[in-house]
Amino acid sequence: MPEPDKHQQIIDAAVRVFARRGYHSARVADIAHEAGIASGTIYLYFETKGDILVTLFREKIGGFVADVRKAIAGEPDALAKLRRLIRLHFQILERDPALAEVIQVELRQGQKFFRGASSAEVGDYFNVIASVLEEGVASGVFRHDLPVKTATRALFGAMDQMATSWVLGKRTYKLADAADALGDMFLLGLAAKP
Amino acid sequence: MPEPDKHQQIIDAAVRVFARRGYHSARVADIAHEAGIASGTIYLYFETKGDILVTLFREKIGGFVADVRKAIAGEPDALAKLRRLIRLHFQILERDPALAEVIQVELRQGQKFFRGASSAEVGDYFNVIASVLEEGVASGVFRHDLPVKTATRALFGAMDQMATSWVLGKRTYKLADAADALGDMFLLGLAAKP
Amino acid sequence: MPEPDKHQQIIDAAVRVFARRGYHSARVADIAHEAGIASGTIYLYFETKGDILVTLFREKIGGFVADVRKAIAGEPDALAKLRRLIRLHFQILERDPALAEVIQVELRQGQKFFRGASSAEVGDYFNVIASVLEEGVASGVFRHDLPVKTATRALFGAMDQMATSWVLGKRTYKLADAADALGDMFLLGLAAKP
Amino acid sequence: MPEPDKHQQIIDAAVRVFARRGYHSARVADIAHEAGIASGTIYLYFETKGDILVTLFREKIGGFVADVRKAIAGEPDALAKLRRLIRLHFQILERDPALAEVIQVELRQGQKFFRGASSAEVGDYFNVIASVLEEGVASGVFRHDLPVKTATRALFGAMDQMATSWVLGKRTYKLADAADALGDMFLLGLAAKP
DNA sequence: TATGAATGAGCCTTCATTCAT
DNA sequence: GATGAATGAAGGCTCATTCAT
Repeated sequence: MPEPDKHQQIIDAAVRVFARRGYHSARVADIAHEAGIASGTIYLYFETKGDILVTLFREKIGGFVADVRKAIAGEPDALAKLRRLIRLHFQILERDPALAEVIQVELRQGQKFFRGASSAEVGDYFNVIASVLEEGVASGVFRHDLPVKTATRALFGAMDQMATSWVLGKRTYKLADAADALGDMFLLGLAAKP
Repeated sequence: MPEPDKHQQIIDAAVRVFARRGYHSARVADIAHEAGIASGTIYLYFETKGDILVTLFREKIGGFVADVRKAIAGEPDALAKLRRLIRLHFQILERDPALAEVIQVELRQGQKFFRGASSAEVGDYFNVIASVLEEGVASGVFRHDLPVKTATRALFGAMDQMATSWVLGKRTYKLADAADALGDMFLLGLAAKP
Repeated sequence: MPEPDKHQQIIDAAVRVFARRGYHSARVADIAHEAGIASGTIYLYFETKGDILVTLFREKIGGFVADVRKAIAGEPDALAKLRRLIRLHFQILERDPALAEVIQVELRQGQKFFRGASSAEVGDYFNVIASVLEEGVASGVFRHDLPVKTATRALFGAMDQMATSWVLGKRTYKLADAADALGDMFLLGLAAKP
Repeated sequence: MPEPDKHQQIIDAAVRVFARRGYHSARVADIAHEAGIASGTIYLYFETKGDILVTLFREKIGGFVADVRKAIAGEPDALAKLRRLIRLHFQILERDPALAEVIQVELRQGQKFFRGASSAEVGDYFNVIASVLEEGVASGVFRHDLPVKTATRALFGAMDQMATSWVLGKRTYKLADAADALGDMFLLGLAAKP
């Protein structure tokens, strides 16, 4: 019986190693060493090196989405949900620097991860965002003519870029502090009020 | 005398090959073949394979930023400049599918390109965006309390994600059509008007 | 567990391949093939191709010096030791033609092996020769004003050149036969006795 | 018409470059640069890179041998000739450090130069040495039973090793000073006089 | 299950040599 | 003769993956 422990050990080791050396420079043997096992053992739990990254991505993003989904469920309306979602997005990344590094930097490996495997989980997150927006449109707190797809992508892109800048900038400020500013901006727009 | 043509030939060939096979799968010999030269010739113009990607990035993004800068200079006010910038961002990518693929997908190679070389050119683009926002704040068309840095990242992130979605979605719709929707969203916000 | 056998297998294969094709023409794959292993396996035991040559040199010369040292220890006086040393120098090379080829010809690769790695072992051999000469000077069998350093180099150079000539001349005569002639020459000099 | 000047320029440049970087690290372009010409021009005067080394060797050793031959011709007897030969051998090398480096270190490139081309010139030098020894045997100043071939090799090997040690030891002492000590040693032998 | 020694495909890069000008 | 841009063969090395133990 495959030990679920080992699986997790490997994923966690991989997050640390990818964060430290980058995906391409990381050798399977490094991950095995970090996990305290032999490199052959990796292949009892994963198909390939890429599979580790994909699985890592799926599980972490899956958890991320589940956390967000659960958190916003408790919020009373779309506005509160949106603010909570943005805040949580940043909090989760801020909480785990190695994971943030991996998600914002290492996961972006050209062809391999922009297409295919990763798209399902990101799509799921997009759905969560979109559903909040739709709820807001329906309830009238958001503009009735809001192009939800575009807004979803824009909001995700904005949050993602904020997070990337924060990681690349060596996390010199509190990411969560940016959450409300971002929320205001999206809700109220850049334009001065007449 | 070193031909300046060859440099461009190689860059152009690289864009096509990277778009087609991805950066990592692309062999230097493929680029040479696509450029109609011998592989050794590549090394008369570039240090390494990575140097091709970095140079490609610098030149293309450099041109991109220069184009945007010139275009918005002709616009009367910050509002027009912002709309023009968004529209141009999308038009440039839409005009050259191979380049769009490379910029949105292949350039993102983890460590190597998020940090270092690329940052200067992207930073330059960030400055262009920020200057438009600052101008708007000063002239009163944008909110006087706009957090310009955050807004810059958010806008860039939003445009970038729109472009990435469009590339990954096999360009099934007109990217430029999203420009005005995105502009409205940023200017007016998501919130319903009271 | 790393097999100590493999290390030796590779060294022995390398001696044969270097003797046959020369160091530069020898491909790592040739050595691997000769050793009956895959080329990647070489790199579990050696850092680089050059490392094989250096290690080969160290081990073979180290063994050579140890053999000589042990053999002369059993000789009664400096005179006997010197004759034994010369004889053994030639016998060892004569015994293993491939090794002789490698030591006399392939090891001499310009910069790489005249300086650095090899110097320690050769220096060790020089010390053995010098100690015999010093012993002879002290015991009065050699001239009291013998310039030991010069004599050491001269003797080594003479033996080395004899060996090289023998290897290059396709070993058409018995090298060991030259030992006593060389010994006499060094001991008695060229000059006619008055 | 091939300019003899260019030929010499290239040879001289090659001596300096080989001495500085070693034969293998030296690029043909380096030699061309050092000679102040284009690399293609090298091939109007030499067949291959190896040809430069071989020609360099032939010409330098040829000159060396000619010089020695002429110098000893003026000496009255075999004894004086031998001493003069040894002294000159060292003086010539001492006079031109770059050439000494190349002859003692870089010329020794395994297979390529121990066999073939170089052997003729070294053979010529061996003949000069042998003829002095033979003359000495005939005239009775050397032992009548001297094994001339062996003595020739031994003497050459001794001088060569002295020179190599001097080059490797960064020429920290005067090589010529060793000449008489070496001469005495060969003439009188190591053995104490009874 | 776990190990880790062994495998071997894969490719970037160098640089001696050529040849059109 | 002279140039130097262009050529392209060649191979050392890495490391993901396998498999006998």
